[in-house]
Amino acid sequence: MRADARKNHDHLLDVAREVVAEQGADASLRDIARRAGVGLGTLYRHFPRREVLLEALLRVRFDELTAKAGELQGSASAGEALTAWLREAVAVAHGYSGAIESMVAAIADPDSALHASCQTMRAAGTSLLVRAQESGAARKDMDGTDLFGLLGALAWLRDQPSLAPKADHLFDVIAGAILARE
Amino acid sequence: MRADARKNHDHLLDVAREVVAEQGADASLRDIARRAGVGLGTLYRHFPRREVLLEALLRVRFDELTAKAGELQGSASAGEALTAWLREAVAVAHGYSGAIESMVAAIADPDSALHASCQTMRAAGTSLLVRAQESGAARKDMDGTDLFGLLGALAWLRDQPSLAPKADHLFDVIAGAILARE
DNA sequence: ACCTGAACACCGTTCAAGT
DNA sequence: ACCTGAACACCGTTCAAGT
Repeated sequence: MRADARKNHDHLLDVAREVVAEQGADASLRDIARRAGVGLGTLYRHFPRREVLLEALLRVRFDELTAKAGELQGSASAGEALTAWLREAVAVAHGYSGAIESMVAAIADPDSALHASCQTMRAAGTSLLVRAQESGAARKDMDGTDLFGLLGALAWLRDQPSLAPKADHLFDVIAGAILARE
Repeated sequence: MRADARKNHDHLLDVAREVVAEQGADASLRDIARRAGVGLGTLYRHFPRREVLLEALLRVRFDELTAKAGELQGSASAGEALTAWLREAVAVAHGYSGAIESMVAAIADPDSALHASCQTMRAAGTSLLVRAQESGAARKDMDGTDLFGLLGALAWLRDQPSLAPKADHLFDVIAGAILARE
């Protein structure tokens, strides 16, 4: 990549992260280009679809979540490890509100720019789920896709301003449902 | 209301229900007016904000849900009654996909056209929740707003095409979380 | 190679002009 | 009273013209 292109690319990502944090994942692309001081066509050259931009923004976070899952694998309680990771994943999604919808859609669409990233993330969660299931901490009638679905529901709840006072409690209720009943 | 106005009003509602069923709650208002064979200004005269139109569409369903809650009050198992009502409510919301977001927002916004309807619906759910709690069938650390939040999460899940194969199972997982642990 | 911005086809919303 | 559709300010997306 040419030096000026690289510079535009990186700057667009910085600005996009900022605007998406403010306005959500469906923020105006025109606005992003404007605030980056770049032509609209330049944004499209680097990120031909909105998903491609989102993927570039989320990849870093997904890598962090995968690393976190690795750490938690070694922790004492398999159940707590799963819950802690889920809490982290919800927080990440909330930093890009509305993105969870694209993520859930991408898991079943191999053509989506987000597909690979989301699969990686699901795999990270699955590893923690499986360990929790083997240790008897998590219910056994769930797979990684179910976990991803519940993550979606939790992230959606966290994105609703009117439910903010209830967000933590609702997290406990749903996350608690994954843990095995005696 | 003048006879011609009444006719436009009712016809707009019929067409809107159709278009919203096809395209979701964020369907194009222009499209609705066009398909109703009516000027765009006429739609706005009858339904000045999208929420007002949505409210008109949903009111009928909400009334049905309230009636259903009344019937279920008399059923044998308080836990099953709550679950059955929740299933019904999710199905209703799914008939207007995307509307659940406005509904959840409206519950905390007295200025919303949907506010009263959503409060009524929450009350219907609350009555079933309270009975289930009193009979020991439901966990006691939840109120009607929590139930409404879970309904939102369930409706959101049902609206995601990629999770369709998992929808019933995820409903059981989340709805099951409301029922009391032994 | 890469960038720009006009152009196109859409929105939601308002409002002067008509009947 | 009520209806109409042009007008305005926005979108996402494409692409000819520039450097």
